[in-house]
Amino acid sequence: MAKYPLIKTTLKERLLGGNYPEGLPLPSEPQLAKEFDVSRMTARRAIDELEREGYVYRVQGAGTFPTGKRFRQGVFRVRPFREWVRHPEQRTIVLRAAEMRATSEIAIVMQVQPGDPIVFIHRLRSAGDEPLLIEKRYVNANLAPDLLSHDLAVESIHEVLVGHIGLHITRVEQTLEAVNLRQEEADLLHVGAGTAAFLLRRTSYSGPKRVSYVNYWVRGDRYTFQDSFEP
Amino acid sequence: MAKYPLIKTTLKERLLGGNYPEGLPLPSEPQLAKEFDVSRMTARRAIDELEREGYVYRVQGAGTFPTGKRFRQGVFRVRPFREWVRHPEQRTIVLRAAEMRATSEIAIVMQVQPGDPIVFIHRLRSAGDEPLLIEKRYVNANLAPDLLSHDLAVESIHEVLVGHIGLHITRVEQTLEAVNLRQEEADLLHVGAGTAAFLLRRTSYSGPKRVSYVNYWVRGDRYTFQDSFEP
DNA sequence: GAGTGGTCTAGACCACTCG
DNA sequence: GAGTGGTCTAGACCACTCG
Repeated sequence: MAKYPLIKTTLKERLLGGNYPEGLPLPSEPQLAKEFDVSRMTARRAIDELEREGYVYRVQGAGTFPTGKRFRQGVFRVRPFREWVRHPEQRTIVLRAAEMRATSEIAIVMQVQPGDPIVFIHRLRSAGDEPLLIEKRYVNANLAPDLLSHDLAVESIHEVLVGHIGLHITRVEQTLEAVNLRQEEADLLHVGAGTAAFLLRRTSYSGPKRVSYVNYWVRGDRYTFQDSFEP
Repeated sequence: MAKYPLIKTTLKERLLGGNYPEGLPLPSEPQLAKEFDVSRMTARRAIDELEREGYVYRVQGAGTFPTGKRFRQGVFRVRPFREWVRHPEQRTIVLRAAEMRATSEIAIVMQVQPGDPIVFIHRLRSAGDEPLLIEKRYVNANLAPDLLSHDLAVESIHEVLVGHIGLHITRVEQTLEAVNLRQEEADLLHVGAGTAAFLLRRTSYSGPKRVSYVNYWVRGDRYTFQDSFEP
């Protein structure tokens, strides 16, 4: 059992219990190390996490101070495909990859003019024989020339856009919904129509311009978001 | 000038430049320490930050791996009910609130003995006339005496547990799933059976003890998680 | 069994704050 | 000048992964 979590929770209890008044520093790192009978580095490790979680802040030369009480809530991190799919045989099938003209609907989400060139990419990602995720992506073809000349069966198109084409993604917006799969997506994922799925929509910006808009359908019976936090 | 920021930016450039292929581990910590002529702890410090920023993830015993850039750093915050429902008329209906004995299943999730006292709370939360969320909660009655004497139509039972009963919640674990609603929940939410919903499960701890286990069913057609970040 | 990351030690020197 | 946090070293033992 590691030592720093105990130090961390002990300090947190003291902080929440008001044992360390605002404006005054906590005991110094050497003092805490002595109190908990650990090296200073181990005491620091506990304080590092408290600082990152916002409980304290540090001033070099002055000390470590309690942060005012905060409301804390959990977050769900979207894990990369490779990380959550532990299966050794991860497959990516490109169902379609083609340049097209923006329809009026696509023009709105991509903020281009109808008829502007768009690269459409439709892929299916599996672990072994089990399909898990559908991706439908629209990329502004003017910003990503030659995208179709790259290998789109690679892990991440984002990587191609950033690493090979050299686009600078400055901002990402995303939403997460729970939806019933339509027949088309359900068939691809080998589940019944209407099965619950996560729908993750993501828009990537380069400055003010929209580079990419993508919808991911993830099987609800295979993916779970997990999180733990200390309030 | 510190050494670890240089190591960090060097590794970041390599990762973005595709020098470390996905699926393969980066050089090990001792190797990196040797390459940059620092101690292993200093190399670790650089990797710590890359991990926290989502560039790599680590598997004890196996190595440090590049994260696919596709999902980097995205997190979804769970907003409190009163925050995401902007409707002025938020209602909470207590469908049932009673002390019961733990069944064998409840005993497992609450980590108590079968037959131990449990407070069961079943609530429906609405905005105006539209039901949005179902809550089924189990609370360890030994840890929360008098819970039933409080007003359970208040905003948050967590508030009652912490504010009035004085419980100290030290840790929360939660998962998020996409599920099809069963008939029972669908009827309460005024949607058809099988409609997609978010199922948020949350376990609250006070030290090693489980205080509360709650399932929230949230209508998938009404709730969306949102997030934006800068990669 | 060899290699990996996780944790920890007992020091050290530094830049900075404060009275 | 005394005390603080920031960084770093050169080790050590551990739990875990993998072939």
